[in-house]
Amino acid sequence: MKKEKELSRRQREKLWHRREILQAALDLFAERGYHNVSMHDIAERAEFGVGTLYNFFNNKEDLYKALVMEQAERFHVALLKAIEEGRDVYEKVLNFIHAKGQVFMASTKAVRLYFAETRGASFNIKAGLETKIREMYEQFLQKLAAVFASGIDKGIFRKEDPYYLAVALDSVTNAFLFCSLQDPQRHDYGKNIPVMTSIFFEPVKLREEG
Amino acid sequence: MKKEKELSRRQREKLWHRREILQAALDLFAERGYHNVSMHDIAERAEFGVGTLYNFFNNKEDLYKALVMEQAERFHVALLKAIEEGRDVYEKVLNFIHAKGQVFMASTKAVRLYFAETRGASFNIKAGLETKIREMYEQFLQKLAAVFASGIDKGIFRKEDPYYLAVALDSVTNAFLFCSLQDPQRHDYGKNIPVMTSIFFEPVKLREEG
Amino acid sequence: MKKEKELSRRQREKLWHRREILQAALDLFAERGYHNVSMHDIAERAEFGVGTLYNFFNNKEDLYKALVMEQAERFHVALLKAIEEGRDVYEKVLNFIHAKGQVFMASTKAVRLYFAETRGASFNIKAGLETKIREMYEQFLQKLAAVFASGIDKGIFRKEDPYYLAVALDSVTNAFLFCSLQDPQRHDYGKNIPVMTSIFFEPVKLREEG
Amino acid sequence: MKKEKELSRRQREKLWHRREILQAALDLFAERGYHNVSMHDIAERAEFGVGTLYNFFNNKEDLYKALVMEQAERFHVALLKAIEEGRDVYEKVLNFIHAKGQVFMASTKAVRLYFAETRGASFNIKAGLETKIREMYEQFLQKLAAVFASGIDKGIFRKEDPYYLAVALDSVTNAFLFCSLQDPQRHDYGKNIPVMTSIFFEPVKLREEG
DNA sequence: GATGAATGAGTATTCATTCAT
DNA sequence: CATGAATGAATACTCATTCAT
Repeated sequence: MKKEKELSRRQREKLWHRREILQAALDLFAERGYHNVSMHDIAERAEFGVGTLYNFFNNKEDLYKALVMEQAERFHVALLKAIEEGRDVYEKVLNFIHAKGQVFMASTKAVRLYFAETRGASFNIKAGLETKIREMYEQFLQKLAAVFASGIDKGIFRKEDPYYLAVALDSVTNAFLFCSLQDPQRHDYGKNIPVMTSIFFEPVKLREEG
Repeated sequence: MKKEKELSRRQREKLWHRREILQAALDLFAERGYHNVSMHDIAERAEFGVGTLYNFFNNKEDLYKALVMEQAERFHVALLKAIEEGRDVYEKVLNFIHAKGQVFMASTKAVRLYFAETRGASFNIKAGLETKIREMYEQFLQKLAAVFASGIDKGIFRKEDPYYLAVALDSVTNAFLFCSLQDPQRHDYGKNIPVMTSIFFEPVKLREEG
Repeated sequence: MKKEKELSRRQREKLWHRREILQAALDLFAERGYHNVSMHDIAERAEFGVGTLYNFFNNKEDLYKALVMEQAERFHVALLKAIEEGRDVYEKVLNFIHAKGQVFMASTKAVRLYFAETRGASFNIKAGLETKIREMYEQFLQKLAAVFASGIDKGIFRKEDPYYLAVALDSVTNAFLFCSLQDPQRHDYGKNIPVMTSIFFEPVKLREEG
Repeated sequence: MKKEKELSRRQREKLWHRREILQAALDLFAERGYHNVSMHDIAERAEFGVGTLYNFFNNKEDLYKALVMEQAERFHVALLKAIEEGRDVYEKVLNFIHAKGQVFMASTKAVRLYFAETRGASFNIKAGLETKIREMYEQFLQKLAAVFASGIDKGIFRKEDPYYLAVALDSVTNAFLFCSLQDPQRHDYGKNIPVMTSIFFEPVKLREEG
């Protein structure tokens, strides 16, 4: 009998097909948006028959949800890891800023979906999606807030509600990433990292701890 | 005899009807999003026949564009006014923060569209829209950046690129407004104003000029 | 009291307006065909409001029928006159051929409608129209057949059923006119008149009587 | 193993379905005309769902064009064959007259479309159609003209421009067919064949060669 | 008579989903 | 599992006609 982690060829193939479908869907949704992509479009891009899609996902919405959740989790994991790996508060925040830049810039297609979902405009489509992502996002904010809380004690950050400092930092990174995505020539996320640190860290302490 | 600016009853009625249609459309688009609202839905909500909508707008997209542009201009004007009316740099920024809160909280439906358009997820729908709004937004950022530039000279703000300070402030206000819209019980935009001032103003100078 | 033929200014104006509407309709129907012209199009071209059209005609179909009947009668009268005015059989037929060329070439727009109706493709639109025009056409064919009948006795035409000779002559003139209308540069109705006479008249007798 | 020309069952079925749709469309268009037939009508008559029609044709116009072209080609081929198969000029023309009668009388529905297109009243619908059919028709006229040209040399036909003799013969056959279609009881195409031969052949030579 | 805003039935077309093979 | 032809509900848009002014 096989061990749990070992998959039969069939199972491996199936998983692989699933990935191909999701990749095709990601490309198309990012390019045109949920409502301007048909199941036929996805099937064609993925080089499968339409019916095959329904062997993997119950319907278009499910496919979309699976796609978004997958990407959201990827981001979530990467960002949490960045925060956790820093040895001190300063490093954690810088890690976060860097990681967000790297991960997002590396997968701009997914980012379009991410923005669409967290800020955005796809409304009733998702019901369940929204809550799950919101929960993940909330969890992430709490972790980041904890970092800020710890940093405030050490005088590294302003004495403000750490939760809202987290919200603020996240929104500023988003904004700068958005600029980069819109016009990479003009806006460079990397060059803006000093702006962000300057805004959030207490100037004096910045030098001290660094 | 009528003055030139006075409109005939027919014209006044037509204008009023146009407004009713746009209002109905705003309600529905904000609730469900562009693709989940049909022209019949709008007509019904506005208490007109479907055909009537087409006497005012060439097609669904045009109706949507008109709606979004109208709201965007309303916001644009209000925010620019807030910046311009402040007597000093400090007041201008505070005015902006307050005005944004007031205007946005007062018309949450429009805000959903606004976010959907500026950050968002409605893709090919708009072509021309996107550029117009982006131009308006850019113009607004330039004005806000000018305020920051002037404030930096006076030592009120950190010495960073004023354009990105403007981007950052705008994104932070957005984020806090977003929190308020999502869960007004838990998040209060007004209470966060100190956080924002604390983040953007140089702490010492803050007291001095004030 | 006015004499019957004298019309009040109102009546004269109304008649004139009716003519303008029909002229606009003729232009448009000839250009685009019945189904590709809207009442609004006609109203605009005629420089009237849509409602006004309905003061003159009960509906679009009626307007169309009135237009077609008017033109058909014009043709009918002109062709009958041509036949009747010739002093002998030979002249009658030549008159017909000439008159048909002149009248048709002078009002190509009407001809398009005429063809559309007699040969054509507008089907259920007309119900009553078809029969009326067919009757007129039949009456005309009888007259022309009578001319042929008389000509056969005199040995001017082949000894064939005069009715079908009439049908044949009419169809040949139509065909040549059609050629002219399609490509006036290449096909000249006038130059084809000898072909027609040559086909229908007995060659020997042609010279004798002429 | 299948030969190359053999189609899979799926393909054969699809082709068959296509034929059923075109047949239904032919019936309806011939009865009511292009604009008075809806895609739903066709789908219902063909016993398919509406969507199915769009798996075969891009839109209503394409369906119509396909239909008309198919019929036009059928006629074209049949008439050309008739001309070519005759052993001498006399037989060729007679073959043409007979074939036209047989083919057209056997498919009166298609004839209505054919007339509508070549003479007729469907205006902007077709763009490309018109030119293609016109080209085919022109090609046919050239062939028929060649026959006349050859016959003129032999003294079988009047010394007139053979192209216009061809036009004339075609229009006369059309006219007689039209009569038959309108009122088969009264008008019999077959009985009129002598009239046509009498008109077009030189009387003396007719007997000689025959 | 003249007007043109309002109407809503009607139409072409799309697309998520199913199911027989 | 994979397929793709078939489906039909849904939707944007048109246009002949009406009627209050």
